[in-house]
Amino acid sequence: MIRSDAARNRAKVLEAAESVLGEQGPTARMDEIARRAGVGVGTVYRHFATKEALYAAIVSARVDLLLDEAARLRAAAEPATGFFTFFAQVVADAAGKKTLTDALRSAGIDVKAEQEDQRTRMREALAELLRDAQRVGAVRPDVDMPEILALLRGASMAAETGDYSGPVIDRSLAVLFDGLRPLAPPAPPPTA
Amino acid sequence: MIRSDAARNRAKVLEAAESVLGEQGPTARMDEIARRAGVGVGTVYRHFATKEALYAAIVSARVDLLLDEAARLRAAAEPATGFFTFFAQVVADAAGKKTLTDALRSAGIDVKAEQEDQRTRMREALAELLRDAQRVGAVRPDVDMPEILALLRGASMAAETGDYSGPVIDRSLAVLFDGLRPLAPPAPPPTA
DNA sequence: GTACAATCGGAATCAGCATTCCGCTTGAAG
DNA sequence: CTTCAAGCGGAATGCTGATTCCGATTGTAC
Repeated sequence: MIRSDAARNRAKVLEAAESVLGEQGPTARMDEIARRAGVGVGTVYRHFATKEALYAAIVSARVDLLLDEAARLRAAAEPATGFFTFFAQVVADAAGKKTLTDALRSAGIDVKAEQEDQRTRMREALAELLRDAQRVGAVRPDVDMPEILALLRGASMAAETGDYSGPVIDRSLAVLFDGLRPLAPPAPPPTA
Repeated sequence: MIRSDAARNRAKVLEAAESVLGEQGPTARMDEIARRAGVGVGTVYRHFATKEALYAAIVSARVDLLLDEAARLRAAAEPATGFFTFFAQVVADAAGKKTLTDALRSAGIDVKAEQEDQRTRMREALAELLRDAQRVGAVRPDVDMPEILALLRGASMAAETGDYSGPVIDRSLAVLFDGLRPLAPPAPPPTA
């Protein structure tokens, strides 16, 4: 039986960690997280063996949400917009937080298995959305995943700094998206 | 009189610091820099009061080079390409190193006066190149400095991670630049 | 209500690093 | 060739912050 207070504390720790890590990034102190959760450091460590584990738990949850979103967008069957919407969503998720970019790091040395798995799924989800968008001519056919990942990473990192306002991020993405669109208006879909 | 060995050591420290900080970023250890320079830590500290000072010296030198480059490009009077060339140059300079991005941070809290000054000049140089490019219709008129800075920052940060090969960076920049160009072919310059 | 194991809290421990200190060395001036 | 201050190396110090430990609490089962 899981003690009720233990469950409650775990939740409090997660919540506190999400906000503290989001604000201060990986340099946030464990003491601060514990204080914010109204709990002793020892308790934090009972639930998460290490700072890195705590960090991973939070990032993992956020990535899962994004993956859900990707699946939803794909199911919505709007290939022309799904890719762009998802791209913007990832950037928006990163904005002001200081927590996500590492999850997108394509070449990590000491990544845990779970993180590696998420990374792969993220890449796949993005690749599918990209393929769909290219099929209907919403994205120029001569771009490929490597540059998409690099662009997404850069956009996320910049957003993550918290130095740019929402409108500036929007305008930046607009420029980027224009660069991704074909020069000529999209050819009518094959079935039209 | 400046002792010859002191001058020599200073140079060795700078050189070692440039490569070590470039490889490992701000987390590099002073011991490592000293070792790489073939010198004791004490010597490093004799020449640079603090790690931050050493870091600043290096960044400052690199930014100066970039500013020279900007001036040169402007003097070359090729407004249609200067802006893009400079943008790419900044990104190339950041590529693989882990040292420059902070210099572009637009909102620093505890920046030294000199750094603040360089930041300003960097912004101005970029603004001039942008203005020129827009005047001749090489860059769409509806983009402004804030988004340019955000895009440059993102591109530099991504390049800085060292996760992307040169070709990938080139293709990413190509996409970005396409987004910055006007949709219609540039109008002939007023004097044509 | 009582007993007991799971939890707690948070002080003490440990480790990593920047920075300081000081006795030794060495370039340069006379 | 001496002299001696500037410069040197690197051990010792101090601080910051993660992680561990253990006596005190507190759910839960009976």
